Amino acid sequence: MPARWSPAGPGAAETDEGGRIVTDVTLREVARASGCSVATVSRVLAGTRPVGAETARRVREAAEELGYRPNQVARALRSRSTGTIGLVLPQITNPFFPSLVREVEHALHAEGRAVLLADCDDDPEVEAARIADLLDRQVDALLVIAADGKRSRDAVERAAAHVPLVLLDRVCGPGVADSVATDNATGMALVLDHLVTTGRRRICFAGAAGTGSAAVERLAAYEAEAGALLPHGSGRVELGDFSLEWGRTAVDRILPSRPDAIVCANDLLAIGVLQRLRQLGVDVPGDVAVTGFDDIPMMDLADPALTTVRQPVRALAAEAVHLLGHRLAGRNDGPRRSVRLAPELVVRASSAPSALRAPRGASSAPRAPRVPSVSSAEDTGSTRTPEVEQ
Amino acid sequence: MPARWSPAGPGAAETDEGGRIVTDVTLREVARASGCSVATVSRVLAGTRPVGAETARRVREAAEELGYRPNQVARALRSRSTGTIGLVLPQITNPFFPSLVREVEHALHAEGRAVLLADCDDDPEVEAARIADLLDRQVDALLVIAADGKRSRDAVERAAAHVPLVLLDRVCGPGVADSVATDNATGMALVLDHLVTTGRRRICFAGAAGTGSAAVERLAAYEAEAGALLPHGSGRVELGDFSLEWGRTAVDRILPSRPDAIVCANDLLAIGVLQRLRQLGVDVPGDVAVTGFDDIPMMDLADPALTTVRQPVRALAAEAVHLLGHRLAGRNDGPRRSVRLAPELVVRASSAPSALRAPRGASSAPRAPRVPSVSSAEDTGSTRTPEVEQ
DNA sequence: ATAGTGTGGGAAAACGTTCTCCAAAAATCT
DNA sequence: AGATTTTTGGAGAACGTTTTCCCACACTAT
Repeated sequence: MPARWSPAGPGAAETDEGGRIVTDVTLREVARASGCSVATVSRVLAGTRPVGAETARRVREAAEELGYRPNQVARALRSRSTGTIGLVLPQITNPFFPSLVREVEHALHAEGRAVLLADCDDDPEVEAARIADLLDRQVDALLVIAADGKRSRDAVERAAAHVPLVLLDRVCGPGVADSVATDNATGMALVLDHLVTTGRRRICFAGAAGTGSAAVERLAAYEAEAGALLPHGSGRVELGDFSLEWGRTAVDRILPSRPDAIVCANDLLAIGVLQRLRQLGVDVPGDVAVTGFDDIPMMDLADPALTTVRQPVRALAAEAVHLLGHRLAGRNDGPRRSVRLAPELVVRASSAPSALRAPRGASSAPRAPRVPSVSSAEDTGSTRTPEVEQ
Repeated sequence: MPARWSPAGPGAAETDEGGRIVTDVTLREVARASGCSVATVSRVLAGTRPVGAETARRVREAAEELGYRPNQVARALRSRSTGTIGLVLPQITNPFFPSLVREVEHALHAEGRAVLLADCDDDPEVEAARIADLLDRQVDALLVIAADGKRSRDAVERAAAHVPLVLLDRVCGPGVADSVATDNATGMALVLDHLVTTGRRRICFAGAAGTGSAAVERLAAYEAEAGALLPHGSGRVELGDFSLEWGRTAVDRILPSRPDAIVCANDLLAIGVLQRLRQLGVDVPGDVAVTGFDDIPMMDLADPALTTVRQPVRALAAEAVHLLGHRLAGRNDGPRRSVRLAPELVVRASSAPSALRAPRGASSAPRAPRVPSVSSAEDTGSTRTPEVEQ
């Protein structure tokens, strides 16, 4: 080891014969190289206190020369802040989440924070364990997409006692923590409004039976809206889970009641419905309109393209991060905030009025024009442009 | 602050009136409560050295009582290991990645490690910055899905000098770092073999022009295989990018040469191809067969369902983590390993032989039976070929 | 002159672990 | 019995920062 005491020569980082960096440069070494104390170097580099111009220059020079990079772990230990946020989610493979993760990651990175990712496999037990692990790792805060409305609650509540915590996309119980989610009621209202406006009257619902907030709220909203809008009240309701398979079976149960529209609580479910309907020779949207919820990627290329409710993903992420920032800045107290963001209706072929429907065949599939969002709270809205193909 | 010096009463964690935990329990407090030294407590809890039975019991009891949780940051500082792995990827919204991320995350968590996620927006500059940030955060190792075969290289190489680094799914240059990827050549061979076997002869290729390893290797494999298998050598080749849009345009360029099959370098691209073909009234698979690559989610519900090459996602993740473990355990040297895992052909409707094709209409969409993978070398799925790119 | 008032800089104490020494006690060997 | 080795436990030094003191010096205002 010859390079150990090299006096700040222009060799920068010290390497062994294999090219691996052997010694990480520390504050001490920068101090020695620039002829001043560790404290001074820290002050110059962190800018926490003014320091003489000449000294500052020497320090910066030495740091540059040696290729100094502050050790974030040491910094974290001393300053009690890791600059790290835990992101807990049920299943990254759920096609709705990647875009949300992306937006969250970018928003946090823009603030100089990093994201510790924890995938829970849709299991609240695992979720609790992962949360505990993240806390041990001293995350500054947690962003949680709860796996289950009921069974996630305990763990979330306990965690919220330690660090700022924001529930994202799915809430669990009132007052457990800050929360940011899509306004499911508004979304469902948009759908039903659209269907009724385009002449549908026998509107059924395929949903999920779980205790997740999406399942519960969307069902409730359907029942409320349908009860108000439709002559015979709400139509047949079938509850299973959020899967494609369930979408298929739901069709068999719903079809006997001769619906002219099937509202699905979720895009995946809607795809299953679409598949089964085609299999049975039911014409969509001629005989039955189908709608989804979420606008997961590729829904514009289902056959027919799926009318659905687009969640304001970027705005959700931004708002969640904003809330976290608020808690992190001030004292972590004050009342819980619960933010709901209005989604946007995306009308595609699967709900086109029968009159406008083109004959099935070789020619281009008909696409209804996109209607503008009825209530899109902010213009920061969505980047995704399913720029309708025609 | 009354609760400060409470003598290990059964109140466990100390809370203020708001329910927030004020004081995190440290080793010192456990030591005091159990009447022994910090060192001893550490030894008991970490199990680094045998300790008297009675003392151990007292310590464990006190720790339990106080709800002690080791501070991973302090531990990391001292032991120079954070138990954290950086996962760098081009775009989490690329539908191929979520499942890979999931498998990686699970595999790492099973080893008690956590994942720091960095999404680069497909930008090598951003990628370099994110890698640097992760290194500052003292990750134990890096798992990198390179954004670009060429322009990612520098940053990757520099990073590999600091920590163990495994390139995942996309390689960049030989000998830069360990790498684990799908054997694109085998995959392409499976496709062409299948097409030729089912009677296709005028097989064209829609690919990407980039320098990413997937783009390059799949093209090369197509040309090699087609040159060998087909009477007139390989067919028309069109290169753009990996997008759906390019798939659509590629069709317009390829169609004049009257192909009976279009091999796509990627599922997204294949979907675009499918869309445009349908728009133009070309029958798939009657007139033209279409194949993809990757088997991203939902490709079974495209219309027609897409024949494609399924990457061995779980095995890729497992192997990558295994390689990391190897580097982390031993000294971080020895020759670079390059592992290629054989993919699996998934035959669906889009490449059904014309004869077997069911009439378009109401009945169930035809599904060809899945053929078994032609070459899955070992049951771990691993074709361990150090250094080889055939 | 003396007392105030900044200002630039260093020494050293944290932060919560792990780990290296040492010392005492206990067990084993001559 | 003494001479070893083996256990068991404590004191305290790391790890690389940030931050709190405190001192020395140069001014300015009495």
